[in-house]
Amino acid sequence: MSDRSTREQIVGAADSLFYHQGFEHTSFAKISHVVGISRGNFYHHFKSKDQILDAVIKDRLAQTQQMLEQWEVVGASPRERIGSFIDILIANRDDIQRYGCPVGTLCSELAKLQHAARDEASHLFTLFRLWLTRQFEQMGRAADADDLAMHLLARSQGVATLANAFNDEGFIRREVAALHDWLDLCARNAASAPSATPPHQSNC
Amino acid sequence: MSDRSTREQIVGAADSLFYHQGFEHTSFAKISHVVGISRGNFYHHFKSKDQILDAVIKDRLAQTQQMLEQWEVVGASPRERIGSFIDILIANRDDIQRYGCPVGTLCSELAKLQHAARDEASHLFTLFRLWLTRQFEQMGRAADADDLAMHLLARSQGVATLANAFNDEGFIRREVAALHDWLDLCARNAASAPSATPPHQSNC
DNA sequence: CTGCTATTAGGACATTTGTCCTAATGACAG
DNA sequence: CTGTCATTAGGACAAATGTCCTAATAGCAG
Repeated sequence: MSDRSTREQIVGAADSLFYHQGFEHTSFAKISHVVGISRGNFYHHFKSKDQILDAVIKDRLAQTQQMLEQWEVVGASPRERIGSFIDILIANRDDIQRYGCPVGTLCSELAKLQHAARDEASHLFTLFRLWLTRQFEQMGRAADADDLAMHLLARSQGVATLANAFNDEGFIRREVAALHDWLDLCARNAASAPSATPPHQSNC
Repeated sequence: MSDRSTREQIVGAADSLFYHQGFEHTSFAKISHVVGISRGNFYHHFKSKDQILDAVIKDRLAQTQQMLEQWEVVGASPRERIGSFIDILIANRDDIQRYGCPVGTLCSELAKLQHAARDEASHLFTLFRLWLTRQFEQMGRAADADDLAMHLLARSQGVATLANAFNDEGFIRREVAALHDWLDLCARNAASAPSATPPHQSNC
């Protein structure tokens, strides 16, 4: 087993455990047990727990970037591409009901711990934010693209939090449908009266 | 210092620390240091850390119930009363930017810990949910009152999570304004065509 | 094979954790 | 004052934590 493979295994196991159990509640003993190595071996690959966290965040940043680029390849229109973002709520529904959103819950935990990696973690949100902003710009909503991106991010965060608290599948599906309706309205408003409509009106 | 006062002090300090630092990261040592009592004294009032958590949640449930009743006294119309709910994002803006939503972050943490008090904590959400549902019913939206309540809950959760991650005051204010617009639309749709409009359309 | 370096196992270490015990102190009824 | 019981302080305890050290092993270059 080469160094790189072991390192990857550690990062992978830590990633999963941080998501499922939380960063602080995940101990070296648990990670090493999952990977199947001794605790002492850890410090050859990572000098501290914080370094593992850094590696996990970097890994998530890379994975996220890759996913966004993939959506850009697959989706023909901005509306389709933003639709891909909305649909991760369905694709990851089971995990979300169990553990919430991996990004949101990590950011919340690190904020409470006043952890140094706090900003690095919230950069995960920034990745989505910038990508969504670009999509809304391409949709013809340059004037309020960032507001729309933040609005959509917030909506999905809220859905994840409540779906987790209530363990409610129907709620996710209803809100995802509502988000697609909202997205359609966004696209239509852009086509008919570009940047003349207020950024937010809403679901009722 | 009477027993009840000490107990109240413990619950109060634990409440604050659980919110600011998280449940698991808050130790007995920290709580007793804040209250100014010895660690040993703890076990005369609470037999375990979980019992403190139970007391804190019960306390929050009572406070929340009281707040909801107060809004019912002050607000003349359902729209005004729901507006009070939306405005807690402004009233608690500073804490939210720093620590997120007290309810959402506690539920997320307990879910990850698979803690026994998980359901008790999510009952805090239920309190808001039932109250909001009642308000929407009184607004003439009996058919989709619960959907509207969940939608509003999710929106405010999302705003809190992102405002915390980005520490962004302007974002909170924009989303609160958007929520008030949404609420106005809800009330108008109820008045003009009761329960004929779809539950969700939205901000764009 | 020899030697070197990367990797690993195993455990030591001080600290902190939640829990529990005991003895001192305080308030108050009789 | 005396006796009783609630409250408190202080510390003991095992378990778990992050960190670090040392020695054994594996893989590979010469």
